[in-house]
Amino acid sequence: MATNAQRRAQTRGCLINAARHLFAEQGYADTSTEAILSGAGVTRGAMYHHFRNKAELFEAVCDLLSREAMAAIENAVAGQRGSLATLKAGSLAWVDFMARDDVRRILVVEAPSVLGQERWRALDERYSFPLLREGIREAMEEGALHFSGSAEGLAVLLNGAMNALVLNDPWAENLPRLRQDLLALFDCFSGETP
Amino acid sequence: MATNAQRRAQTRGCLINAARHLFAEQGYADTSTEAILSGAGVTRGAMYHHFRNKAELFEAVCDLLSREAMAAIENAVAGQRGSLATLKAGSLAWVDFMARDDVRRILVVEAPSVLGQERWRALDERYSFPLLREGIREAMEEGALHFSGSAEGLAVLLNGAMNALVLNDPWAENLPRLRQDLLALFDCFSGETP
DNA sequence: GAATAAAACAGACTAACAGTCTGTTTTGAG
DNA sequence: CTCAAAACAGACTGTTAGTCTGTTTTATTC
Repeated sequence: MATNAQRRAQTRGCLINAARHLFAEQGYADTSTEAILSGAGVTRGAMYHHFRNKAELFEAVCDLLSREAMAAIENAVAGQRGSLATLKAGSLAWVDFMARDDVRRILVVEAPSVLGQERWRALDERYSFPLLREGIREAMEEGALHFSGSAEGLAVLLNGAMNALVLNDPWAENLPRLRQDLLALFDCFSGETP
Repeated sequence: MATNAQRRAQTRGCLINAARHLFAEQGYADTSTEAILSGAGVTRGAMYHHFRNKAELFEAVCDLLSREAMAAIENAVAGQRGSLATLKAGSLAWVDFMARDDVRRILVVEAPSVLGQERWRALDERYSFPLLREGIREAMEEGALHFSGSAEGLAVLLNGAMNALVLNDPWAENLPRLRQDLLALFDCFSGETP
């Protein structure tokens, strides 16, 4: 009645969706596989047919969230004119997305530890980081951004700065102020420091 | 034969030391309490007399490493003249310390997840972050640093940038280049952008 | 300096849980 | 229709964090 591809997508989707919500609310370590199983309406055998272990399911959740982040960024960037404005809009969209409680806990707080540094880096490299790096490279080439170091290096530093922004604001209480500070940081590279 | 304070310090010290090395090499999740116990030459009962759980022992390790970081920073800063030079020297010392394999894994990669965002923030607030914030505030007041946002916000952003620096360089292969990029970033605030 | 309290330690025990293993059902290919 | 492969079911196991009860060692009080 259903093709294998459909069955596969359905089961994986249910697991990823259930895991996503449980990981977001209780964290990785405090979420038992049994809770995921019953949340997804799937059996143990099925889960371990699709994922080698709990960490691999977590990575699938990270992949999904990263793709959602990309979509949010591309959406925010769509109507922008000029490389600097594009960079700023994309960065703010990234920050706003990562500041969401569920996303922050999974992608920012727990992912480095659960995936390990290397797999975490690979995840970043697969999604949002290239966008940031190319945005910076373009802006630098156009002369909209001045930095005496490398574009790659600046991308790393800015990426970390944005990460810290959401990490240091657990309940997003200072988000508006910190967003302003981030914009002020960008202005330092565009020669607008007062 | 020994005072209680001595016994206490001895046992806690052995546990923290053993845990530190095991956490650094195998990570928090893959280090069993039994391994720590036998590594420390201490029994289960003793461990749970001094620490509520495994995470609290991990936090004690974090505290120790943070104090070592402070010492490294204060040492590097000692001979510096001028608020900007002090800030740079302190920041580089922080980066170099955090780039150590053991420190990076424990304090940078795993701590946010194991301690949770709030306790992790509290740890930072207890140690190196005030140093950075006050260094920036001083430099701004002296006019050695120009930033249109708040000192607190800039401290958060720079802190994150430095974090990213060690996180994005798993084997410290690009550390020299990234250190240069960090210095270039500081120069953007001192009005030296070419 | 006994007696009593409190801190430090010892180690057996338990409940939870990630991952395995063997079998069954469902789909796909020839 | 047959055979192979993918998808699933669920009982089972080894490991392990944390608990619990009792013992030893140091501190305090009268």
